[in-house]
Amino acid sequence: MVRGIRPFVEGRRAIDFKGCPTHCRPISILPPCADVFHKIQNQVVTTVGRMGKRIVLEFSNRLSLVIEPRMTGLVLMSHPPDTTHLRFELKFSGRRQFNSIWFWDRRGLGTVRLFDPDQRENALGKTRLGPDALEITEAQWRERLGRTRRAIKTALLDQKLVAGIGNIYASEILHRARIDPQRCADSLNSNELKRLAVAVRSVLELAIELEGSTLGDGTYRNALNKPGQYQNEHRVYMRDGEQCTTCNRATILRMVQTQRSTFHCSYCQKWSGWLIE
DNA sequence: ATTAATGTTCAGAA
DNA sequence: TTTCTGAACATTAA
Repeated sequence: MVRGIRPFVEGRRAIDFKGCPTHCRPISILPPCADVFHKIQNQVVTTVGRMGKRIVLEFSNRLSLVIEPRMTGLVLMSHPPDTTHLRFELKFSGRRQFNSIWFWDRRGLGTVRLFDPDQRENALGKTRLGPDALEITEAQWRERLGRTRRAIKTALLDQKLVAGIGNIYASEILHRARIDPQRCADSLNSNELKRLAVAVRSVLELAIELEGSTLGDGTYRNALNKPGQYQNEHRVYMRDGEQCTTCNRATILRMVQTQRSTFHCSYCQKWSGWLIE
């Protein structure tokens, strides 16, 4: 998402911020849209970045607009699919190919917040989010996973433990690392931790390169409203009942852990105790 | 027609 | 303290 909007947004001056149309139930936008508009109008976007799964637009007056898309939020440079689920439009000055960011969110679980520079650190910063999934070291994995007895799959989804892994990639990562999703996080041996650290990087880097996963019902789209391609690389996610293409020995299973689906291969990810690598 | 599922997070309870 | 549950919401498939 960040890569998709950055070239069209950095260096541009905000001239309008409009909230929901009247028929659209307002999502969580803080402060209210009118205040956001007054605080960022005529400010230039200095950087487009992210913290974990959140998109951060920083303005020349040091305010940060933080978008948290959650399940179905899309950050678009082109017009959204419909106006029913449009949550805000941010307009820029000048006449170029794209002149607005649209935030479109079908379920409306997403949030949008504007932070002062001093709030930023506490409110969304490192005290609340764990180390980024693309940066975290093997030593950090050992230290942080060693402090929880939850299932490893559940631990990977905890943004305070590590920031940036969601439900699809938790399953894909554990399959790649050949780790049973139900294993206690603090029971992973050194080889398993090593495999996990490598799998997190390789799965996420390829997924980012391929612009994410657009499943059958097709919720996720990139900034130009085009589908991603990582769904073609899925080895387990939404493939329950199919033969595992990695081992050709077992069927992909689906189970529920802390109210979320987990997919895994019972052969590739067989619980192997502390002895076997 | 219900029910359960869906790239998520958080408060409040166990 | 840590971990689990339900709710916020819209839409679709079983």
